[in-house]
Amino acid sequence: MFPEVAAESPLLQHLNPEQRAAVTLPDEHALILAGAGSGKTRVLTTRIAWLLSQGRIGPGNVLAVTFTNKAAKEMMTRLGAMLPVNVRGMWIGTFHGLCNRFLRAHWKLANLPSTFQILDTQDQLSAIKRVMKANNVDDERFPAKELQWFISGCKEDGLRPNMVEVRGEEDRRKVEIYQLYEDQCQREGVVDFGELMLRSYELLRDNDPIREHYRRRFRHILIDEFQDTNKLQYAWIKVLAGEGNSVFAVGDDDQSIYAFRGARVGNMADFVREFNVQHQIKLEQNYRSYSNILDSANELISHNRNRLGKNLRTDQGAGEPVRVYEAPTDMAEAQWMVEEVRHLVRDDVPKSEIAVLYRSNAQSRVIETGLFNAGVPYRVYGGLRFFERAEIKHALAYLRLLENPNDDTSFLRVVNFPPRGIGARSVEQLQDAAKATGSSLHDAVHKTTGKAGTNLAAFVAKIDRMREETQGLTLREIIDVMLQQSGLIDHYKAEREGAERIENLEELVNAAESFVTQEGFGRDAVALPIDEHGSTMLRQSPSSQGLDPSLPEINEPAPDYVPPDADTGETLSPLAAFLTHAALESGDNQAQAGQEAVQLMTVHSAKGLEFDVVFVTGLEEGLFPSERSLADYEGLEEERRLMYVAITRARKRLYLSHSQTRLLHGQTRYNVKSRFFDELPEHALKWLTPKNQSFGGSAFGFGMGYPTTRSTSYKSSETFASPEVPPQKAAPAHGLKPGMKVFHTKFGEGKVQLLEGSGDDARAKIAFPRHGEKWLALSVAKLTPVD
DNA sequence: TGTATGGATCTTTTT
DNA sequence: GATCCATACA
Repeated sequence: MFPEVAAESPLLQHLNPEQRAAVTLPDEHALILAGAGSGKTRVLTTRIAWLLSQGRIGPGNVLAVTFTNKAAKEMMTRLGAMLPVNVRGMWIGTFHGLCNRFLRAHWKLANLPSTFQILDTQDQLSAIKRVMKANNVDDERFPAKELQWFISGCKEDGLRPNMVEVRGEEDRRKVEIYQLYEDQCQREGVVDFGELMLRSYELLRDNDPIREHYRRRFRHILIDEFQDTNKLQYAWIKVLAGEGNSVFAVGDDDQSIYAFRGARVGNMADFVREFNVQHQIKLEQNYRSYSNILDSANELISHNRNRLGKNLRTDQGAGEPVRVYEAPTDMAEAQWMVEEVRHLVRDDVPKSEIAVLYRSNAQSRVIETGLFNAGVPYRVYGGLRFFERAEIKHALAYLRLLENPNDDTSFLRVVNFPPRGIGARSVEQLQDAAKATGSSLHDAVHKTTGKAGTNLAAFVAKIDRMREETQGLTLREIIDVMLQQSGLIDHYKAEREGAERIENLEELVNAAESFVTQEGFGRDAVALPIDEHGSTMLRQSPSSQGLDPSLPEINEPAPDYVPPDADTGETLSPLAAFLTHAALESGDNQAQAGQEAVQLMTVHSAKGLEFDVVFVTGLEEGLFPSERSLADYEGLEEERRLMYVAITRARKRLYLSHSQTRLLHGQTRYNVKSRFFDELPEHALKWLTPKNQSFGGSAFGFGMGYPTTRSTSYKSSETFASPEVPPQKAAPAHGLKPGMKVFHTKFGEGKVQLLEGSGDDARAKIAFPRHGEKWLALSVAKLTPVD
């Protein structure tokens, strides 16, 4: 577009032609299809830097959205390194973080209290349970989890209760509960994650001045991981992007793995159509992996029908072949993996550059045991995170009550914790009293009588006293006072296992401390004083926004409209800001973080990461692809994308393994190797064990005769002690022999290929002309020999 | 009011 | 196998 500029700008120096083209696109809507390892984040950040360096806009005109705090932080860091710009003046953050920021600035118009608090998933569930109890909802017919799923789903689709399509009595009831839950949240001044998005969206949609203001302001909207946006987020973007704005969406449809939580890959196609996108650029140059790995990924994903189409390429050579291993048992698989890891470590591969991936968390146990016994340090991702721990939630509940006494969820969490003689009956009485007057539990306390009333009154008095005493204290002091006065510290001191919890509570003090000191407590933008990103920016010149003075000024008159309640100059108290921070950023995973350790995680949580060596384990039908996803074709495609993500995590070496049997949910399951093996290019693979089984037809499914789950009594560790020798011995006694013809009621006539096991465990691989090869348990399958 | 026992349930996860 | 949850009991 601007060749001279492009050639001159040092920003563009290290970009390939595709990346450069993307970065320097004109101010119009664009979709960047960025394959795995193609420098997506780099393009996104350089685009922002480039826009700013052109001098036509200032930092205040940029809105950049990501899905995780981690991604947002990284973007800010990189941007800060690229340009001498105050990144804090920009709206860079997660969807939820930005919506929070928006609602904090316009709380009045959004019909929220200025102190509104955010419910995380746990809080939401307990709030729903409370609604159900208060309204006598049958939790047999309507499990709370299901309702939570339903409510979140509605919000993700942008649907208020009155907009949900109702078909039948059950729907009607669900919507009714949804409404009751909404009322309760409103009454208590809390919002769940979905609500943050939905309410922001509605305010933008319905309030013309507000919408116009932000439209005028955010000239450039950039979105990361666009394939993961849900319906509501898409609508939010659409309402924000008016005339003259440009939306720069970066995504990879092949890495869309969150449909189960509302993500719509279709948003990419919709975007192109509805925004009349004229610029689409594919980033297909991969800088991560060798070509055997990339070929595998490409070949696999080509089996998906619904894709926009993209092929990764690399300048690096073929590299090592992809190693495939078949184990007899999950334990043997783990043992083999541990052995390989030891070799790698011996060859100076850093442990942190080795990742073991699996489809579901339940699979980590065997792997952990293996590594543990071998004395290899490892780190498991995906456990409880810091702010989700019970003791932290308790402490936060106290803090939230200081901020907002009407927060009934927090009230109930700590009213009797540590125990202070307020049991279920007292609480019930209190809830009745509160319901009668429509007040919060806190306010209803004075209506209760008797011993229960005394205890409750003492509790409320304690909270209220704490609130007064902490007035004007620093955040650290507030938390110290709270920890003492609430009795939490004393309680855990008395508890046998309390030491670690106390440590965590102390860590909370540290977290608060660093939250306050770290470059003002607005590092993550969420906690910035309203003034700084609300009204002030609009009226001041770009240079006072922290824009580097050497950059040209914006040649545009200041917008004339200032949103009403952003104009108060009001700031969030450090405590409120910290609580918001705790809700929006659940904290690091627990860990031996920083330690040199092998990385264990699900494929989902590996997205966005890369390692020199990757093991993908448990590649078995029913597990990966998961049998729950096989119900529909879309589900299978998502599983395949998941596999694609798994493969593309590896830089140098990739291992794929599966096991013939696996202990799952206390039962031994016989598993056929994943169909994904058949979708990989043979030339790129190296079979470490004889390639014997193969997955047959696609008619594999529920009730199709394959006995996936059966209880067995043998101790698998003893039966298959050696990982090197898969048992391929035939067992007699059932009268079948390889080569025999048999008849099956569902699959018809077939030929016995292989036999193994004995007694109840005996099974046979049988080739059916129309249904392919199947492993059948002889004690279950109805087989008749055919002469 | 706190504790013990049985029973159901078990993809994937961020905010 | 393990954990969370609800109900029954001391």
